[in-house]
Amino acid sequence: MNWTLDQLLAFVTAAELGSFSAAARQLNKAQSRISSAIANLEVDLGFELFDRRSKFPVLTPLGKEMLPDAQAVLTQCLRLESRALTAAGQEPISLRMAIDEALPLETVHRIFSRLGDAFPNTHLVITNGSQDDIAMAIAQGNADIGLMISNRVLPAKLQLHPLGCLKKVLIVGKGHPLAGHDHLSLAPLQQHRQFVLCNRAGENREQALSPDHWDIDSYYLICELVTQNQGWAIVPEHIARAQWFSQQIQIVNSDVLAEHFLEVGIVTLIESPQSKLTDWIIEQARQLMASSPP
Amino acid sequence: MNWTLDQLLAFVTAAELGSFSAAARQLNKAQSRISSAIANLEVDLGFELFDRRSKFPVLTPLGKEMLPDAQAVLTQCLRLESRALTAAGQEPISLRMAIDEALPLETVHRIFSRLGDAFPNTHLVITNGSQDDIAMAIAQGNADIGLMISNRVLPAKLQLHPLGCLKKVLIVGKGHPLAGHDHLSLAPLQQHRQFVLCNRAGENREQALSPDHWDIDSYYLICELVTQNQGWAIVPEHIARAQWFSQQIQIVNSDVLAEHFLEVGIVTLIESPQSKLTDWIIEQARQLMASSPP
DNA sequence: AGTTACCATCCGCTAATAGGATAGGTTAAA
DNA sequence: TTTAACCTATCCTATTAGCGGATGGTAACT
Repeated sequence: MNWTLDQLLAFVTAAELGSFSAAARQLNKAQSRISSAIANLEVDLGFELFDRRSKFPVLTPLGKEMLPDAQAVLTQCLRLESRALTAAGQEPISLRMAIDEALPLETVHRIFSRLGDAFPNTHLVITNGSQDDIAMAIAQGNADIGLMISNRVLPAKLQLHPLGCLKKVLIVGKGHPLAGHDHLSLAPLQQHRQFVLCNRAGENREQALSPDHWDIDSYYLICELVTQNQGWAIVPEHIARAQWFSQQIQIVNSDVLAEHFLEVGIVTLIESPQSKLTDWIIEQARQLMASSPP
Repeated sequence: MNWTLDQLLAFVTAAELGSFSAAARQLNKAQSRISSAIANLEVDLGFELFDRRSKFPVLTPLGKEMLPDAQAVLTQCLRLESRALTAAGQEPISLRMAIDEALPLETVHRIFSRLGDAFPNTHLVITNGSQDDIAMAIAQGNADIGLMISNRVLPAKLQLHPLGCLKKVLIVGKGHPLAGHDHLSLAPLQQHRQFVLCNRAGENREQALSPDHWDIDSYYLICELVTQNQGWAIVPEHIARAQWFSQQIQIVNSDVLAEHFLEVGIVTLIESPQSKLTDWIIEQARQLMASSPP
């Protein structure tokens, strides 16, 4: 491996422009430089890259083969330089995000793709978790930024940037005794089993309304059990409407739902430096939360 | 972009060995070279890669971030060099294969993965086709090597390397009047519609046995029609046993099948130079054909 | 045929790169 | 605490390779 990046750049530019002189002009070098650079590269590689018999050089078959490889090297170099530039400007170059799996997938994915477009140099590490996994990941330094359904009690080290609210709905399975009603009051609900969200430690996160209640740490598992007519539950609307469940469960109005909203927010460490990246993500997430819910 | 490959190599080696001196020894360079190479690289990038406060240099957080990028550049360089070496040794560096889609998928895929392992530098272009698409692709120079079910009449420019045979079976749909028999002779078969393979031009490739026959250019479409009890056909066994059809069709013994085998082979241009690569593929394909059929 | 633009090559000049020697610092064992 | 070993940074000089400019031969176009 005796060739240099300049030689590769000369090769690629000349191949793309179809002319050594044009490449020299574009790269602000003497024409002789391009010529000898490519000649040296050819010596190193052991075969000709261009057929120079006519006025304009034309790639040999092997030259055609090697061109993508050379371009790949240069592309990697550009990426390295670009990341270095970002890093030198004090901007974070990698970001670890912790995402609550109960959030609407579509919104989350849209944040990712916008992030990738706006910060192509940033290396993203994504962790999924449920419940206070998210806050814990931030607090313990395992993630830089968390997107979560906000807990009333947040550890002191954490800062919450509220984004908006998710509507909650009351659901029962289509074969459940409570099914078929337009509206349910507290009394009948209390005669059946409720599924209530809890955290990993088994502590209730939400107020149970029925004396007979099971505590489960995942909305998805709760919905599973509701489809099997094991009880009723209050869950975020987008989960109830997910295609996996929507055929088998029924959404019911109820006065017990009054003012039942879930607050969604972004958490960071209070001491963490405010970077453009974090600000950007908070702003994008606000926009998406404001626009996407029906 | 002012840094060189040597600098990147010094950086990566030093990071991996944890010592500038060790890197110098491994690279057969003076220690001062490694030191200044990394120092220059740091100036170019705009930040420190190593923390040199203690005896052994240790990567800074940003250094850790940039290491994979630098390694990626060097890996691409190694690949370029490796391919160049192959090419300089007169070995082909890319291969266009045309595959008959009627061949057993599993065998074909196994050839691909063995090829990738044995010739990591070779760029593979795979084309699928049916019937004499394969021979045509080779003859017209659109592919280098073809894996096909051999036609009796092969264009003169092509060379056939026989691999082995595929067994053919006679199939009928489970709801067809001919179903339920263990064995069928010619007479009853001639009273029902047969599906016979043809090529794109609509010319028969196989002898039709029934006066009422349709010509179809795909074994898969033939099987589809057999499952709909539209007629009977003679097809390669592995296709009849494919999971899509096997529940709905019946394989029947018949004396009309005597000596009915399909020859599978590899075709190349006669004038094409015999390379290690082609020889290797032919050998591997022979082994797989010999071992895989039940 | 004349003109233009292209590529290869030769030629000085400059700047970067090579390794060696040295100085200063850190670590771990005596 | 002292010492020995090993590490990195820096300075130094010789060599090398990279640079632009000039020249000449050749292909394409007018």
